[in-house]
Amino acid sequence: MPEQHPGSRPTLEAVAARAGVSRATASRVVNGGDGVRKPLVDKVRRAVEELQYIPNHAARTLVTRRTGAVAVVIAEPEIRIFSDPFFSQQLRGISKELAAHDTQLVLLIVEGPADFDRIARYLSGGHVDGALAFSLHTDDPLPAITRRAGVPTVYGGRPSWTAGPGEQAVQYVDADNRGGARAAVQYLRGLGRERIAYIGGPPDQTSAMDRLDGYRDILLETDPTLVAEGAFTVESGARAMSELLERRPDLDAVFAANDLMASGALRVLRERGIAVPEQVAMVGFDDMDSVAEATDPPLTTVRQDIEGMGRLMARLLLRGLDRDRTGADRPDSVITPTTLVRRASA
Amino acid sequence: MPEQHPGSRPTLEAVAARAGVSRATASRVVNGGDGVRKPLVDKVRRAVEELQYIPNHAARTLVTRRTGAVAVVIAEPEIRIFSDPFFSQQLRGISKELAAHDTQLVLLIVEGPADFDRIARYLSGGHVDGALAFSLHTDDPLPAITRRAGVPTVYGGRPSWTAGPGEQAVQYVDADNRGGARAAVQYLRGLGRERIAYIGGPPDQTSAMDRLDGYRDILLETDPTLVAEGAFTVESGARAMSELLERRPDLDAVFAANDLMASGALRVLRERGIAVPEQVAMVGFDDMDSVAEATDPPLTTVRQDIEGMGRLMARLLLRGLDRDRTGADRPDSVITPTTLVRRASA
DNA sequence: CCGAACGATGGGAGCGCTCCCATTCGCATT
DNA sequence: AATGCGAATGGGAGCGCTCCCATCGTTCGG
Repeated sequence: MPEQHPGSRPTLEAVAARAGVSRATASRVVNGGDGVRKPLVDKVRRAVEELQYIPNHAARTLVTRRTGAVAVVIAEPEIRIFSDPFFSQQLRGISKELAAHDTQLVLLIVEGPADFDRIARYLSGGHVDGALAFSLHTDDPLPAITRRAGVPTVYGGRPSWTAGPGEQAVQYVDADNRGGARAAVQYLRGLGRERIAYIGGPPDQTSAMDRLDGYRDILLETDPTLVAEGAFTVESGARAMSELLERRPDLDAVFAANDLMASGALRVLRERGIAVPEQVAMVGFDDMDSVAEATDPPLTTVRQDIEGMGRLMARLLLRGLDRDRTGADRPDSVITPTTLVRRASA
Repeated sequence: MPEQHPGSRPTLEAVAARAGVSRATASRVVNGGDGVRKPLVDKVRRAVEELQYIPNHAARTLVTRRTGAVAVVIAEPEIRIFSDPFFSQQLRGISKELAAHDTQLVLLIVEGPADFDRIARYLSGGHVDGALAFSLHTDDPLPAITRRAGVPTVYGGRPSWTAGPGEQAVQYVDADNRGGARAAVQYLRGLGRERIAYIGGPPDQTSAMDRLDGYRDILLETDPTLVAEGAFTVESGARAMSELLERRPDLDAVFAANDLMASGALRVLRERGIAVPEQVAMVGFDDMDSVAEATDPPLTTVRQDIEGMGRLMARLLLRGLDRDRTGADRPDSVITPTTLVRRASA
């Protein structure tokens, strides 16, 4: 195969000449070949093959106004982002789905408030056809940015705001946080536990709130001394566990709003010589393989299909873009199911 | 601020008209304003502001042949990729550096051998100015692809092959794996340990081999019964530890080639009631915050600045692209230093 | 056997930008 | 005030592609 000399890539013109057809016909063949007679299609295909023709993306974008790329915006001020595999897994699902539709993934990582300017400029610049975003706090400027830029966006996780009147409904993909939490607490109750504590996530994240709601769904009159707030990190889980033990040394079960906090809590219990699950049963949330299986004892937890959620986000966005073109309605948001995975901690 | 009606974005032409100058002059101002007199510069700037002008990227790319984007290729057959924060951190460093140079990050995740075709097509398509890649195995097809596509590439981690005669030297950024390993083993020896075992990584990764070399540098006549092979995962670390204990119940220290394996090994030691660090001291490698601080006891380990390595990779690539344009030589590869972080496990 | 109707093909404009080159301008010099 | 020169500016071509529309060739019904 010949080395590509920079700047010498063959053009459609060259392909057309070689195949003995017009540029227009060559273009038709390259784009699917509808309405071109078989022998010509073959000739053009052969020419493409021989010349190693690859369409110039910039030229195509210039006229079609479609970029074939989607931005993935990861905006999260905390360092947490990347020490927890959550985003990575979702990203992977997204990547798979986009690749299957020949769409590129442009990654935008927001490192600080000043970065939003950069992101806004980029999204407004028409570099991408749509965007995928995560983990929004109530006052996140991103939704305003994408709306103003006119970039269709699908969110990962239920946003904390709802669309204003007349605005297109916000599209998102989320796990059934509330249902999963309910299942976890119900399971602990089924085990005969009576003083079930809850280690929650930051109240400005809807996933944390939804899980708390699920907890309350089962424990109708929730005892506030059994509820502690964490920040979805190992450390914060440990701290919350210490607090809880101080307030309620009699607790016999803990439901933590994610695996990382559960692992921190387990560490504290171990340090104090409290047997898990004999004295205190523990259930987490997420089922991150690198965490849930590695704890001591291995963690019973609520599994959500993170990669699947990523894939779904991409699918939703792509389908929406398609429908925009055909004039149909954008598809609805999706809630994916969760399942309880039994291991040794409860 | 006016909502952007799709397809109605102002063009340079409009800016020029509004400022009362030619398109050429407007273009000059937008691209830095060299050689344009101050009053005109101001007029154009104002017009840009008023019209909310954002240059059309596709049109610019079409003529300049520069995309302002860089591909990050993550090719790793194992599932491991995303359950270990290594890539994520490096990605973050890359992202920061690229953002600082207004360069976009296109993420290409290779999911299987069939994917290489897709990647090859993409890279050959002139969608990006350069590429960053990781974690190459000896028979990885990627180097051949990037070379054929004429895409300048910087690797993360020392590649296992070297450039052929007449070829441009391979550029990479790597931590001082060998030096770090040396420091770890030396430290264990300083602690008075005499039977220091080694849990290594897969032999087809240069980082694993370099660390083994460092181990051997200190323990000149290495006892093969003290060396076990893992796969950089928690599970494999646990397995290797079991093996070692069976072969050498008398070992008094372990150096694991990464933190994940060290954490698996610690688990096994704990299960067997072997005190760490009293009976067996443990040192890891990487200093991943989500792992090294969370183990029991917290892990003494060799720190490498992963994010910094990512940043360096991007810088190296961008500088190389720049030099290609000016005709200068591409910069050399870089080895970044490692440091030993003392915690409780040794 | 001829004309209408339809499907296949080609010509050409134009997407928004950069950059070459010709032109014009400002200014210093004589 | 005329001349020259370099710097500033504008005109225009062209990057590679798609898509509109005119043209051409076919096929079918009458």
